Amino acid sequence: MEISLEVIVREAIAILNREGLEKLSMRALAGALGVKAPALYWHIKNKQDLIDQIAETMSAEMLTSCGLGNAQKYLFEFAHVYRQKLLEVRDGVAVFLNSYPSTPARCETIKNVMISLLHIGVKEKYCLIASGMFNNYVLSFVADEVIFKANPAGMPAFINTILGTDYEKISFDEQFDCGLNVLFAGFKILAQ
Amino acid sequence: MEISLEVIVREAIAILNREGLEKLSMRALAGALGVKAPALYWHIKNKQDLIDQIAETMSAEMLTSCGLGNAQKYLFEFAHVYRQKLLEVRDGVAVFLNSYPSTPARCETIKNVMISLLHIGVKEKYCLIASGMFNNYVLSFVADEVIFKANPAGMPAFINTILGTDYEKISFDEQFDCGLNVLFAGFKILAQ
DNA sequence: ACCTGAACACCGTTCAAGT
DNA sequence: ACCTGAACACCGTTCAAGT
Repeated sequence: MEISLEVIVREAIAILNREGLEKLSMRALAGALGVKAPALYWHIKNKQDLIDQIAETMSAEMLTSCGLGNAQKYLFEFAHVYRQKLLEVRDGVAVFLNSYPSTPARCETIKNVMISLLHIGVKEKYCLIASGMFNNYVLSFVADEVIFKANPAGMPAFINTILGTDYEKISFDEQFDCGLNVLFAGFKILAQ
Repeated sequence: MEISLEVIVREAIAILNREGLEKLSMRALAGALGVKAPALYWHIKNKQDLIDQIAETMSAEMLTSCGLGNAQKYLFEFAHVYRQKLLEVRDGVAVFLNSYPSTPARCETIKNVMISLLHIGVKEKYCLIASGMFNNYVLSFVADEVIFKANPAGMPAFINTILGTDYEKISFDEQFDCGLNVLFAGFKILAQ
């Protein structure tokens, strides 16, 4: 049947988009490829490896679509590309949360973030915590965004008792940029 | 055998601490309680409900150990209690990430955060995004902290190529406060 | 080199039946 | 009211055996 790592990962992402992470089983993936489950283990180590490879493929696609400007602008743009990719692949956030960065493209994205943070003045000793905050902000934001969009009426009721009647809603795009600006403003205290 | 919701949740947390989330199955939980798996379904709706109840119990324990000071101090203290509780219960972060806030004590904690944020000057329209950032910061920080502590040598190798040889490590306690200060500094731009 | 059959050791959940 | 037996429809992974 001619299977390869690339074909496996591509089909895995297709299943993700069609049915979500909980339907992505080794048997289902093999079935979609016209093969039996044990065949996959010739090409990948195990399911964790599959998840890692999905995150790697997504990371590689983020890398190519990011230009180089000044550091602050780069971080801003990368955050947008990151979010876009996480929204594009169903359960993309869960994939990233369940995969520790070890593959090349994924590491490259983190490296770019760290270098950019140093460029905007973040001291070396605060570099790790800042890049963690940046990465986790994007992941968490999209996680919440996806949950809300799947069930807009599902927000805990008490929230409406806190927010006044004149509460003005802001779009997800605005909220996302808003949070980024909070982070960048906060990072200034890491510059000395 | 006299089972109840409280006993079930307490034993579930005990299993979490002994063996971790992936070993917490309905069969294992029932077995530890001297009962068969289907018996659990008389007391809880399903496994999701169990996870929600664990998060609720943990949230209730956070509530009692938090005093009332000024808003900024409260947020700082609550962040510490939150982190401590997440570190105390094995896989506590995963429990929270896999449970949407709907139970009373859990909602109460979020409500307290939102009200405190309003008190320190965050405008109502930015209240949701700010409380999301606060909550996600604590969860993500502890998630990374736990991973690192479980495997201190497992950091991606490229990181050492970025950080100079004079890189000074800072403790997790310091890193945590550092990130909190970044957030509070950043939140100032949400005050007008 | 690459794939299958068969098996192992599990899951969450339902539901008729017991007490 | 509360629990069990038995079953359904799944999992990830291994490994001897096939081609």
